[in-house]
Amino acid sequence: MPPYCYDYPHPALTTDITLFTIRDEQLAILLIRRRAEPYQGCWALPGGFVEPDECLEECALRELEEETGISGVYLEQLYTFGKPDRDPRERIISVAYYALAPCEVLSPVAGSDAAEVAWFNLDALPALAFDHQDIIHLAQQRLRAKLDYSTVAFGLMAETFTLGELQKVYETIRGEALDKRNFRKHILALGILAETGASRRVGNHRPAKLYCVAHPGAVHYIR
Amino acid sequence: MPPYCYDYPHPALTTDITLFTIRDEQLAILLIRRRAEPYQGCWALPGGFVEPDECLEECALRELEEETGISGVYLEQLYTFGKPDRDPRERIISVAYYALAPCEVLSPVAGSDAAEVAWFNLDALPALAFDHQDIIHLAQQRLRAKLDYSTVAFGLMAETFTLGELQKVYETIRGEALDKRNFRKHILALGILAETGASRRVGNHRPAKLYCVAHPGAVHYIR
DNA sequence: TGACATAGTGTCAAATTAACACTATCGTAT
DNA sequence: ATACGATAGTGTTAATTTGACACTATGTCA
Repeated sequence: MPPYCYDYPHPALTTDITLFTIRDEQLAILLIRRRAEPYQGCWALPGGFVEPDECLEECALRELEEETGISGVYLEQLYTFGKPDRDPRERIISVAYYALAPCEVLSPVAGSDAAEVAWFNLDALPALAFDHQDIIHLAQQRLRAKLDYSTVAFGLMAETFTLGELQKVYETIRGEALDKRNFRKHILALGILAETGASRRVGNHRPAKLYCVAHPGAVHYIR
Repeated sequence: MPPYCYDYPHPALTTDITLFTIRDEQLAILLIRRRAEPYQGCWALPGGFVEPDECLEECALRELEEETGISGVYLEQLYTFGKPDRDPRERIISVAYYALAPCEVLSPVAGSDAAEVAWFNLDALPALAFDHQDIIHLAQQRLRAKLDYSTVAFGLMAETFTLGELQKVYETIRGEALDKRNFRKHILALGILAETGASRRVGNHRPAKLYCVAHPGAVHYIR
C-alpha cells in the first residue's frame, strides 16, 4: 500500500480575507461582487485558490491584491472553515484571514474575478455568498477581543495619528465611548508610541500632537 | 471557462491533533510512531486525511480514535499549517487541533497507521516528523494563554476532582506555584463548580471535598 | 474678541489582586 | 493513646489597578 493511500480527490483549498478598515467612524469591510458561478453577482469576501508553491499567507495577500488592488496590509490567520457542503458544488476548504488597514491609503480597484469592489459598513452588509457571513462574524469577534490584549488597533491607523483618532478607532470597534483621560493614560503606558514632534491642524480648534508606533516590528501583545 | 478554473491538482488536506493530558504532574502529549513513509518509524502527532463527507472537526476526532483508540475529548481548532514544503513529497495542508483529556480514562491503543502510541512529557519530546514540533509548540502556547481567560483547564480534569488537584494542573501548565487561598478564591468565584457532597480519601491526611463542573455545557470564557 | 471645537491634563474612590500563617482532619507509626 | 506527617481548608490586609470625574489650553472662524 502506498504511503499516501487516499482514494478520493482532494478538496479544493482557498483563502478568504476579511479586510477591515475604519471609514467615517464606522467599521467597514471590503467585499467583491462575484463574476462567476456559484453565487454569481453576489457579494463575497475577496479570496481564491491556493497555488502550488505559495504558502497560505502569501495566497491571501496575492488574492487580495489581484481582486482589489490592495497590498501592504496587516494579516493574520483567523480560522479554517471546512464543512463539506459550504460550497454548493465541489468541496472547498477555506483558510480565513483577517486583515487591517488604514482607510487613507486604500482605493480598491476591481480585479480579475471581481465585477465590482466596495466597502460595506459592518452593520449594513448585503447578502453574502457561501458562509462568508459566518467568517465575517468570527473576524469581528476576534478583532474586538484582541483590542483588549494586543496592539492590533495600530493596524488600522495611518503612519502617524493623533490620540483622538486612535481613541475613536477603539470606540468604534468596541461600540462604546471611552474616557479620554483613562484612554490616553492606558495607551501611553504601553510605551510603544512615540511623539513625532509634528502636530495636525484640523478644524477650528487646537492642533493635536501626532504619534507613531515607536518600533513597528515590536511586540503585538499587551501585558 | 468553468467557474472553478484551476489548473493544478489540489493539495492534500489533513488534520493533526495535539492531545494534552497531565501525567505525574507533568504536561504530556500523545504521539504515534509512524508506520509509513515519509518519516517512517518517526514519532508524529496523530492525524490523517480529511474524508469527503466529514467536517474538519469530525476528521480530527475520527483520526484520533482510529490511531489511538481515544475518544470523547475536548477539541478545538488551533491553526492551519500550509507551507508548500512541509511534507517532503506532495503538498499537504494540515488543520491542527488541540485536545484535552483527563489521563485517568485514557489508555491509548495503537491503531491502523500507528506502529506504537505513547505519552511524552512536553519537556522530553523525541524527534518529530514534519513540522509537528512547531504545531506542538503553538498548541502549548495557546493552552497556557487560555488558562487565564477561559475554563479550558476543566478539560483536563476527571468527572470529579479536588481543588488541590485542579491547582496542580494550573501550576503544571503555568510552570509556577500558585497561592492556595488565592487560587481557591478565584476558582470558586467563577461560580461554575459545584460540590458533589462526596470527598476523596487519599494518603494519610484529611480527605478533600470533590467538586464537579456545575453546568458542563456552559460558558468556556472567564470575565 | 468672543464663540466654538477639540487637545490636553491629575486626583481620588472603588475594585481587584497579591502576600501572608494558622487550624482541621485524616492515616500511620510508636 | 499519642505524636507525627501530610494535605485540606480558611480571612485579613496592603498594594495595585481601574474607573469616574471637570477644567484649562490652543487653535479657527465669524
